Amino acid sequence: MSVPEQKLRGLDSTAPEASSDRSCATCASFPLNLCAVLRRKLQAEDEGTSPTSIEAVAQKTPARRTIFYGQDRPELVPIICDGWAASYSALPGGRRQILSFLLPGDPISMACMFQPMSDRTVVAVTDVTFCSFRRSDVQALLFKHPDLFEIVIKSWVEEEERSAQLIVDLGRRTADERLSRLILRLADRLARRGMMDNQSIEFPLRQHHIADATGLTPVHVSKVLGEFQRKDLIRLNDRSLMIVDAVALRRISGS
Amino acid sequence: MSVPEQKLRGLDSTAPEASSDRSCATCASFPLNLCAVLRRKLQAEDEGTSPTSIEAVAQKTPARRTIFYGQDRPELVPIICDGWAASYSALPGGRRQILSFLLPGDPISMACMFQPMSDRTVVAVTDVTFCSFRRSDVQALLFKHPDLFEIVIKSWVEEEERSAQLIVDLGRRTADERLSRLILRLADRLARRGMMDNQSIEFPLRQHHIADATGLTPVHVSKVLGEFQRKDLIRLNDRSLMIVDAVALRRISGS
DNA sequence: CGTGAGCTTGACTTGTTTCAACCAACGTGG
DNA sequence: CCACGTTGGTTGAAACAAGTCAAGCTCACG
Repeated sequence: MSVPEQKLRGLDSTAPEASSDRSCATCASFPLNLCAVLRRKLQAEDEGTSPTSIEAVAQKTPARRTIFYGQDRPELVPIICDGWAASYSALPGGRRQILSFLLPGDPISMACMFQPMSDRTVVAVTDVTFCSFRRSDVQALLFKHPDLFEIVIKSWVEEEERSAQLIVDLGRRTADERLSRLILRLADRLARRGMMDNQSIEFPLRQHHIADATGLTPVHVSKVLGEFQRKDLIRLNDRSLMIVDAVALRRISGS
Repeated sequence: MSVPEQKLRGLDSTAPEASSDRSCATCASFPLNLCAVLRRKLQAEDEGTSPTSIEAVAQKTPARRTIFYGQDRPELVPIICDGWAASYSALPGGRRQILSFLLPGDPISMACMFQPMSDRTVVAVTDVTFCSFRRSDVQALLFKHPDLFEIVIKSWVEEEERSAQLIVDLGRRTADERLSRLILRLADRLARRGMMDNQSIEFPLRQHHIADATGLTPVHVSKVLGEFQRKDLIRLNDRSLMIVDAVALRRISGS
């Protein structure tokens, strides 16, 4: 990412206004572009009233690095500005379950704005840039701006809806159903962000991510995904995925 | 609407006034006794200001009856006053996944206070009495009383935590783990409501409920539960469950 | 008395995991 | 520039957890 990225990095206070817009360029089209919205409001705040107390720290991390660790820094609310991340819960024995994939514009979780998260880790799937807001700042902002508040609540409900879907998938659906649904849902989320070029999306997930999200093993994921490609339902190469036969895929997914 | 309780009680009009306290007696000890709290606030409201516009309808339903149906009555926020219920999502082919069991004091879902629920059904496990508030009333109340609001948000986060736990269970845990966890978690929730007598709780769930909550088949549930009893970890008879060996159970549950 | 809902048990089947070997791509350092 | 470890993906054989099918039982209820 070109641009005075260094400035955004952490605490250095010289950050020019242009750079902030830049770093959120990807998520700008997303209806809930929280990072940008919060930033804007925070800046307005700063000009009008008391000088600071409010700050947003932006950072970059390479792929595979942990962004956010359970109880570590409980006062922060990170939001993904660019790249993909995965939020998971780890179990004894190395098992792990991915609770959700985070796309540009997504906060680590909506609930996180109201209370620290327990027992959750967020790892970067691709290189990621994210901003961390202070929870107290975010909350103050929310209570002052009802419109913003409403948006947040609505997104929270949506997030919860996705998580209910996941429960159903894991509890009652076969591997084929789970995988087709995962693909369709990701494609949908990306499409809504304008990140889909005629049925084709960036797809940085490794098979072990997919396995951990669907409650399967990487081996089985490989087999099913192989099958999908042999049937020419999807095409998958070079970190990009194309949905060839959406109808069939949707049929497999069980509506 | 100051308290002609028969009105609240729904259909049978002979219910004496004591009955309202009675019906919420079970949940009175629960920190978030929303039904009672809302009622109290609503009543206060009524006295001070305009006469009505606010009302809470209470109803009884027998076991196995559907309490709340997807898009049906989207403006209502039902809260369980007495008995157990199950909130599930149904799939083609008769499969279903229970998302949560609702105990006395629980609203159908926290998110429901802010937005209608899609695609969810609530069925009575035991005979149930519940009150339905109007969402608009609830919201008005919440925004007027920050303390109440805070409680609701906190409960919402808790609910989400439970649902994350369920995802992990369904995605990454074995049948034994899932069942022991279900038992322990229910016991915990009941204990917090003061509904546990030395390791022993009312346990109205049928095995098919348990199956639908854990993503297993009733047959398999029977086998595992049978095994648990043979090992004398739990005792299960006459609609009540006693945890005999909590330590072993917790060990099986995988921490 | 009959009917239906619920539970148990056993034999068999199946979807998924486990294990293992192997290959390709990539970055790093000698 | 090559050797090498790491990470990711594929494939096949064998093992296993859970599902399916089926029969028989109890119990409550009208």
